[in-house]
Amino acid sequence: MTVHARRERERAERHQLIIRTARDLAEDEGWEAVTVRRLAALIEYSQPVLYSHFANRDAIVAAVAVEGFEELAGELREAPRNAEGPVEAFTAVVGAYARFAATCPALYDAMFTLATGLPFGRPEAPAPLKEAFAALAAPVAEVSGPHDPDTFTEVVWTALHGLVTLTRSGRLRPELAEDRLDLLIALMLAGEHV
Amino acid sequence: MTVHARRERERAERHQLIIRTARDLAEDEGWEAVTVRRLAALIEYSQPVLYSHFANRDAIVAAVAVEGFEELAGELREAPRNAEGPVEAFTAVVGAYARFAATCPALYDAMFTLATGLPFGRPEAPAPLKEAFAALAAPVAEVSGPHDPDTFTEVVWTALHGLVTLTRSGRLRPELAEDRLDLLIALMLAGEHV
DNA sequence: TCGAATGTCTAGCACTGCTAGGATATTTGG
DNA sequence: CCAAATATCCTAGCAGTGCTAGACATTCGA
Repeated sequence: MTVHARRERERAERHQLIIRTARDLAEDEGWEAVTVRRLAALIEYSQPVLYSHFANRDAIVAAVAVEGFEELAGELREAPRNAEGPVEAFTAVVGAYARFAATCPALYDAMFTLATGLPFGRPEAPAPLKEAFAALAAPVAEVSGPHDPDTFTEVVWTALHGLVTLTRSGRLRPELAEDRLDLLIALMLAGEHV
Repeated sequence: MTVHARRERERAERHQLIIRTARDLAEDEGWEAVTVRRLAALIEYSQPVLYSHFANRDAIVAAVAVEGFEELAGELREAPRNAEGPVEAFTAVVGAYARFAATCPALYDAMFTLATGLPFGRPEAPAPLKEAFAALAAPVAEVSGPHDPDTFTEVVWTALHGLVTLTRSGRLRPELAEDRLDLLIALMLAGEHV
């Protein structure tokens, strides 16, 4: 039986190796460089081995995305820890989100633009997905003021998403990224007193 | 000489036919279905003909995108025409933008996510691109209140962009799209009195 | 009428995601 | 300890992609 265990452990390690390799390669050269052949060469196995772990290429991207949601959930939970009051908590969590997107752009793309197959709102969504959204939603809803908390959370999230995606597209003045984030936070918080 | 003119006219017509075919196919089956072979079959010419009009596939997408910017500029200019006051003008132009994105999702993708090669802020940007942004910026800057108008415009645009993109991704409650847009508008306008 | 230029197509390259089938190694039963 | 059964892996290939060289008509200018 112990040999079975070793086999499964090695398999799990290789599984993670594939995910990590895909993520690193995407962050280095973009997702279009992440081909199955390239991945196979990097992990020093043949292509069919990859297909014994994942149904297809999209499943690899999705696995990277889920890992990204785990990390994002951790960052978002950590961010408002030392905050004093809901406004500070809100600012901290929004800043953490923006920092995450700026730090790992390819990972962010996998999570929010490439992995379109991932179920999001529905109950069968992977746990990290829900946790990340919950970690963002909690401090946001606190400052929703007179507005419906869920709608407010969705609007904040979408605005934040648009901000971080277009910031990296070279279509905005890059030196003013901080200003834009500050203004967005101010606008969202101003809604509290309406 | 008149034969030359006819030739060039036919060429221009075929040029437009390619763009229109690509756009229709993308709107029907998504951009991944828009292959050069498929386009060639639809316009009933061989593949090299396409490459005599466009340098590569991305150039076709970019041409569709530019056409999209022309239409968007028209819609955004038309929207605030009957508005009474800057608030109404702002609401109208933001609503027109959201309606445009919802009506032609594939076109919107070509403009803002696929055609990454299009220069945006720089002076060599195609005219329709500048015109569309200007048509959006003018009414937006009018309600920027105490904030820097350019930064405010960028924030409104990014927020709007995030709203329309995530609305179509199935990750938000679809029945509340109107509510989200209304709330976003309210929040942006509330910033005027801070 | 004849060479030249223009326009178009056939055929092919290198790449992609993906898979069937065979070869190889490993574990198991006698 | 050896052979059979099993699990593992790889070679080779398919169909499709973007893109292009070279052959083929067809039309044009002299």
